[in-house]
Amino acid sequence: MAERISDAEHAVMEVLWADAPLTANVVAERLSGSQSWTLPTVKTLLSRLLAKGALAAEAEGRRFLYRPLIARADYISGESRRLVDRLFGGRLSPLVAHLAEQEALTAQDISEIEALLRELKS
Amino acid sequence: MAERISDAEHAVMEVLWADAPLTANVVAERLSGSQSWTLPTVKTLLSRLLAKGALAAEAEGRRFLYRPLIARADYISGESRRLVDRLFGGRLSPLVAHLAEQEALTAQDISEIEALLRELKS
DNA sequence: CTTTGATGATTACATCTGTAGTCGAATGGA
DNA sequence: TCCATTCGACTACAGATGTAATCATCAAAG
Repeated sequence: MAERISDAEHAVMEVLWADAPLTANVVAERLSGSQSWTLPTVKTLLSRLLAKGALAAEAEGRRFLYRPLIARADYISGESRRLVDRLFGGRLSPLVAHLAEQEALTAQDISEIEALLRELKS
Repeated sequence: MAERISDAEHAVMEVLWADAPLTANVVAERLSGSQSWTLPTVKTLLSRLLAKGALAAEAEGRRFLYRPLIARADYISGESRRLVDRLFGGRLSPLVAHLAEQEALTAQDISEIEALLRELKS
């Protein structure tokens, strides 16, 4: 069962979704831009993700190479669905409506989405 | 500062957004459909929400009447934004694109969103 | 007036999460 | 060959969270 991935763990996943496999060190390096975590912290997160079955580790000599076991698209789907279910009764349009009301949509967003929808119908 | 509302707390908020003010008992009753929480549990959640400033309580004789202090729309905005920021770099169109790929959009969703966007442009 | 039931407050406790230190083993360089 | 460095494993710990029991008190019923 895919246990939930926490926010901190998600940051680690993003690094590995962008490029894998990587060693713990490299993951920590890549994270140093956005987070100020020490190496031990990153290693803890990697271990937890391993325990949750979100990552696989393959020994490369002395260290491990980590790679994602779950696809980013699946994670994103799960999270999106969770939010839409929880807040909008499972319907997407209220989300769009809501963000629109908050003026969170740029003209470019609107065009892009319209284009997407046009494609969907064809 | 609006501290984060947990999932369990959110369920309580939904009850009070639907109808307020209510006593702890009534809140627990309304929740009994979706959750199987004991009355003490619901009271704990109410206390925490009170401590977080998400609710106000006004004494009515022996008990309290709870009412939301934060608007549902604000909560929804915060959560939506958090998700879109975290997973889609703050852009809505990738979310729509993603859901589209997953075929998570019904024909009705599409029509509704198109209508919304048309209105936004006018 | 006294007992009982309702009510909020306090306390409890396991798990998860964020963040990190410590330790033993392996390894590469001197 | 021996030591310093590097790793992963294990341990730590406070705060949040889910879930609930207990306690003191007040009010209603008898």
